[in-house]
Amino acid sequence: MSNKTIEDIENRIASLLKRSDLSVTESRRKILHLFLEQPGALAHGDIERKAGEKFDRVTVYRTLQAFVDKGIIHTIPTADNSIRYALCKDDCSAGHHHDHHVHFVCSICNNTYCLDDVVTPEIKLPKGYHAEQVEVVVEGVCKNCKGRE
Amino acid sequence: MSNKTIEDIENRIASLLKRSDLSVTESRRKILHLFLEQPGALAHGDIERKAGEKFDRVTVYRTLQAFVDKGIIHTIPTADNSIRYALCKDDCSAGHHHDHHVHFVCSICNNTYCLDDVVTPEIKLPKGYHAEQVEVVVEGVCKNCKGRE
DNA sequence: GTAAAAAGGCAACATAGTTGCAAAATATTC
DNA sequence: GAATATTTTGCAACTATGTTGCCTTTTTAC
Ligand SMILES: [Mn+2]
Ligand SMILES: [Mn+2]
Ligand SMILES: [Zn+2]
Ligand SMILES: [Zn+2]
Repeated sequence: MSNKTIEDIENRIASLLKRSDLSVTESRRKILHLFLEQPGALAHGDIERKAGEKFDRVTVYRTLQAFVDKGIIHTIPTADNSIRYALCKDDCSAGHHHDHHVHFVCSICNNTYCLDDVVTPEIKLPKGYHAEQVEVVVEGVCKNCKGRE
Repeated sequence: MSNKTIEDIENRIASLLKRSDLSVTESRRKILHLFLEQPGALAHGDIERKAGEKFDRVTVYRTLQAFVDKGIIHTIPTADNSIRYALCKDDCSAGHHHDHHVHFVCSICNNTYCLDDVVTPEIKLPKGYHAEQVEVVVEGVCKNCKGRE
């Protein structure tokens, strides 16, 4: 039974990679697995560690870059200058990201979350400026950390 | 006449440093000068270059850190993970920044601007999340680059 | 001017990220 | 399913970024 589930996930991973024109390799499967099995965002370092030092640093960089290029994950800028990565929900594809949601960084547990339901607001700019993309990062205390500060 | 102006600026710089409990040193004067003489934000690299390789890298790092700590400059996170620094307008002091404005990064000239008059919007978060700070970075085409794309 | 305090420069180190190239793994074709 | 063509990986080497300890120099306070 449990085996069935694991197989399911692996199939899902493989088909996602194929759909994105990426060959199915061990590192890509492993890293995609990391993203699927947890809710928050991952930093490059997290991935290197969680992958169990099984892959070269360069491979992790290249894998993440490939995933971003193909619209599988998106980057999240943070105030402390450490890029996080998170799964794109659905409508992103190669060359075009459509992630217009707000990101949240918890100052206690340091986890980063995509708030998929909170859309980035319109920003009224001074004359002459033309907006192409708006990034909103909120820092504060997350659901889980509330109360146990 | 022109000498008078230069002297004025130097006096302004010195008093700003003293008010912030920072001793007046050559590197601090020089770096503060760089911020005062141009409108946009500066990256660490810009400063190293513009200071004319006169100061050690470490000094630049420590100077910028001191300025941030004292509320003289603030950091601006960007999507490409390179921190920019810009002057705080007035009401920031040691330990407490009050920069609630939107930042703008031009995708053509790559300059970063503080839009001091554009305040960061309220973000309605899902239940359980508590916001402490909101960072908004808009990417697009700036005033100067508009037209000559 | 002198002494105390602060800041700067240097060396050494740590982490992050990139590139070229040969070896290995994956996909394609028969 | 084996042979071949294509991709991807790992390694080495390199650049960039950022930090720390320690001694010297500069600044400040008296
Ligand atoms: Mn997201
Ligand atoms: Mn600003
Ligand atoms: Zn938390
Ligand atoms: Zn511009």
